[in-house]
Amino acid sequence: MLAQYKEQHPYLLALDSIIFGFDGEGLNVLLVERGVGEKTWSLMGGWLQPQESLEQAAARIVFDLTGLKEVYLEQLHAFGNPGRDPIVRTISVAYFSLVKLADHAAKLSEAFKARWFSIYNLPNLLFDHGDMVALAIERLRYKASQHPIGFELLPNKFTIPQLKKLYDAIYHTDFDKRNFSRKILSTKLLIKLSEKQKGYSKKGAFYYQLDPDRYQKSVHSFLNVIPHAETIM
Amino acid sequence: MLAQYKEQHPYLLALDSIIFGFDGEGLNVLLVERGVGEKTWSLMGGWLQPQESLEQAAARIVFDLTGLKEVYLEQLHAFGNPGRDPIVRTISVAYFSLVKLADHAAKLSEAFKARWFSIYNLPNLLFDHGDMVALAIERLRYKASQHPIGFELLPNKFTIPQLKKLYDAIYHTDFDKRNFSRKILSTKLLIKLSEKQKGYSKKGAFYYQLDPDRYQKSVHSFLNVIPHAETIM
DNA sequence: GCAAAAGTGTTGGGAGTACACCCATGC
DNA sequence: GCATGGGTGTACTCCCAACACTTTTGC
Repeated sequence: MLAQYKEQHPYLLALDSIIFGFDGEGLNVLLVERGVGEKTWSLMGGWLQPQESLEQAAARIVFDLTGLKEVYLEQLHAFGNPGRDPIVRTISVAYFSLVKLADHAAKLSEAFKARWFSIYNLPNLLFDHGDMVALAIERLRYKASQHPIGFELLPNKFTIPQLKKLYDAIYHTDFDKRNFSRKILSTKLLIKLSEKQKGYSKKGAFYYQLDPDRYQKSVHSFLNVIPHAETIM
Repeated sequence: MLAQYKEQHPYLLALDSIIFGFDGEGLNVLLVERGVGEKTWSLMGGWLQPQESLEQAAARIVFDLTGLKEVYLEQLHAFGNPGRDPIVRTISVAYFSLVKLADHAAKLSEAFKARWFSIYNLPNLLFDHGDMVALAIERLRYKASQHPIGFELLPNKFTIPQLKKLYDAIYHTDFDKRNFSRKILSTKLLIKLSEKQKGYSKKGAFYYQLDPDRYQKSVHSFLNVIPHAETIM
């Protein structure tokens, strides 16, 4: 090893995952219980292992808690203030993840005491995890307005009213269902199925699914496009 | 220290800064020469010191090379693939920075062999620094379309044609000057000065400067707003 | 007086928003 | 037959994009 490297201080490197799930009504984050006496909650976290990439480590952490693989995962931010972990200085790279809660809610690992919390009613969190969640919500809102990532939170088959409820939850508002429907369908990303949802409403809403081809191609544009050169001004 | 911490591998933590500068014609990044025999270029980087935050470290690195303080600085991404640094595993947190090149071009530290390169004509770069620059350009484009950060690259006094050239360079296109001018002025962020630029064109263009109050308030909205709940759909 | 860049106005199309009524079904 | 949620259409506004001529001044 070169001398230049030897002189440097190493740091512990952690990953923390903000895991979002939608239960049909509200948008939730998955937290785990920490400590014994006083109830403290924290994000699911873990340490970087020597042979894995940051993203692999973040995916492993989500898998350990939820049993889910191939979830949506995106790096959020690296947090490294001295003193953020009072015991030893630790750099944490936070990732946020979107999981299809409805499909897999039952699979939460029992080794961790985990609970879903509404993003609008969070407990006090460990260290700077509150900042992480706040930043993740901001990023999710921004991202969902530009890219079709909302679908990562829904089952493969979903109805337009379900999708609207999801966006209502993300943005904490109540979109106009006529405009919402028109705008979503104008993306041509959805395929209408002949099957109707049963049991929830009397009339029943048609199921839709993503058009896989168009979905792949639309990663960079959805509702509001990241402006192309020609359209910025 | 708790046993849980002791068992973990520590890693070296570096910071790399993508420093953008605008010379009046093109958008450039500042690179430093590496190695002796073969010419290799890299981003300006450094190691995290025990007492500083990630952002402080990134600011220090920009200062060491350019002598500039209080430049625009934003975290880009953490890069941590095993093998990205073949000598020893290093996690690098990349920041991008915008500097007012015209005001301070002469102050580059001579301790580092540094050169400005057009973002459209970059040399091969060390490690994954090419990925970092590519991501930084993408982020700059996105960010500049939504927030008034372009001004960080210009002197305090600038003309509308200068500003248009900057945006032309960022997006590698040629905006319509009538639409550009109207859109920029509609933000009400600029104050027209009575002074005209001399020497460049015969007619001379009026100088403008940022309205500091309005600029502060506009950090979250500029050309295209990050959609508010009511306007997304 | 001419070359070079600065500065400005109009118009058409598309997207967004607001808004209200009918439909299908289970009970 | 009625209550509940599903589904659709229209009109207005505003923003954006396209486009060309006049102005100023140094030479």
